[in-house]
Amino acid sequence: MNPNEFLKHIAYDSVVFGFSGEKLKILVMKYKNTDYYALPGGFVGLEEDLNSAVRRGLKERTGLDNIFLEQFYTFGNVDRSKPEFMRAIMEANGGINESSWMLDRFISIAYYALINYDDVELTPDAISESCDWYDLDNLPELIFDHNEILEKALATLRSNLETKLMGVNLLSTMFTMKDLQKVYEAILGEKLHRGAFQRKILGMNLLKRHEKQFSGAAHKAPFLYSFEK
Amino acid sequence: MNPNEFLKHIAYDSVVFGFSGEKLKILVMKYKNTDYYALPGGFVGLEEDLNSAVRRGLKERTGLDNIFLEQFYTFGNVDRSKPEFMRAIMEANGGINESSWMLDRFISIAYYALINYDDVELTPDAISESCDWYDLDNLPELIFDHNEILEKALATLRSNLETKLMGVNLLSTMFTMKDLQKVYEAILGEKLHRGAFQRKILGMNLLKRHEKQFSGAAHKAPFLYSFEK
DNA sequence: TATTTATTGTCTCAAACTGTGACAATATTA
DNA sequence: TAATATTGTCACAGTTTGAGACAATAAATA
Repeated sequence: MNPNEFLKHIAYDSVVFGFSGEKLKILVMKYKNTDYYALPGGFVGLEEDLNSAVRRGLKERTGLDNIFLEQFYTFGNVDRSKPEFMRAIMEANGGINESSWMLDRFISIAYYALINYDDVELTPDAISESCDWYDLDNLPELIFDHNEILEKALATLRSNLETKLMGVNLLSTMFTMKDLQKVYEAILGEKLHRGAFQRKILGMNLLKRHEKQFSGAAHKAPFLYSFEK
Repeated sequence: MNPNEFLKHIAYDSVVFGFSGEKLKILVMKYKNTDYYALPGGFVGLEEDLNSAVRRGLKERTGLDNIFLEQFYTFGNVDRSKPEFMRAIMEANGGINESSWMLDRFISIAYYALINYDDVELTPDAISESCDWYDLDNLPELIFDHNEILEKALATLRSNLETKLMGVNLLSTMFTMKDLQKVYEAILGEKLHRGAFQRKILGMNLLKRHEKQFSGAAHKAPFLYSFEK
């Protein structure tokens, strides 16, 4: 990494949510030759828009464009930077070169993303051993203030969930009402009443109903929906 | 300003709301010897927490500690920085010295504050001619992307207004239900129904009711309230 | 002093919304 | 053909919300 390529003292971190059947998951990276786990993050090019930098990082790691992405908070305390950890990570990657700027203090702009679990092709970056899904209820300890960032992402997601039916971004283009309900239940962490849920969602007039499709299961087939507008 | 004192490329801007009788107002600064108006902003010390930097700036300009303050968005597009304007401002202040770092690109973390209009003692900073209240519906044109920042602040304030009865921060410690309703109406930009408003607010159980106080007006005297919890 | 006026605190009624269970419809299996 | 699991929808009760009504009351007025 060329120290003259990026804005100093500025980083971003992203909380990337996915949904697989029943559980909410997030993307976590593991740094090479360490036991340090972290949220996917990165730096902002000298002539690059902040949002573009985040999208670039997500594209590199997931292969996806046009991700549902929202900025939710900027973490700027002095004590959030831990040069000891950063040094250890860099040494585990072949020693500290010119990039000692990475040991400086960083302000981090945090984003959350909602993506379709099945669409991603995960690629760790140069200093990471892995970039993988972890169940939200079975996460490794994260370094820096990344646990706090995750908590705030989740709180923001919960409180914004109603707006624009954003939960649909965790599903593929066609889904059943039950699929969507599972997403809501996983995010909110509670069971919802089927009838009321359906009534509320349909009342938003944001979904398009398609032909039923026989699921092969021994019961009435559900409608399929897609998100419109 | 010493260029080695602050984090480069990082600034904050604050949208400071006040309420006077009927109207919502915000604080706007005017740069010396120019016609440029801007939101109060500033920089972050090398060893200073981001939130502390913003509180420091507000303290300097309003004299107030313990302000109700919330971060709401970080603006990071490349084209938000306008070196021409910055250069003009600096030249109007006695020329460009070593501080050419101020001509660089900046990412700005934006906050809004709610304060009691009557408590402030306004003090312009070194390069400003004035720091004053302006009616929200009668603002001068602001430089950079400050109009956009203001719009987003207002939108965030509107959508968060219910939480924690934050409107009380625009009033003095004791206020009537009518005072509070005026605040809500000014922020939301619509008339509210008196009975329903009172019922809703009292239902939150966040206000303490005090003795009535004869207002001198020719009608039943209202209760006074203060915000508890 | 009695009356008028403006505003307050509270209530009631209707309309809208929400939580809950119920029921018929239906795709597959037995 | 019957049994089973799940779906789409509805009915009902309980709750919340919008709107007007009414008595209480502080001061001005007659």
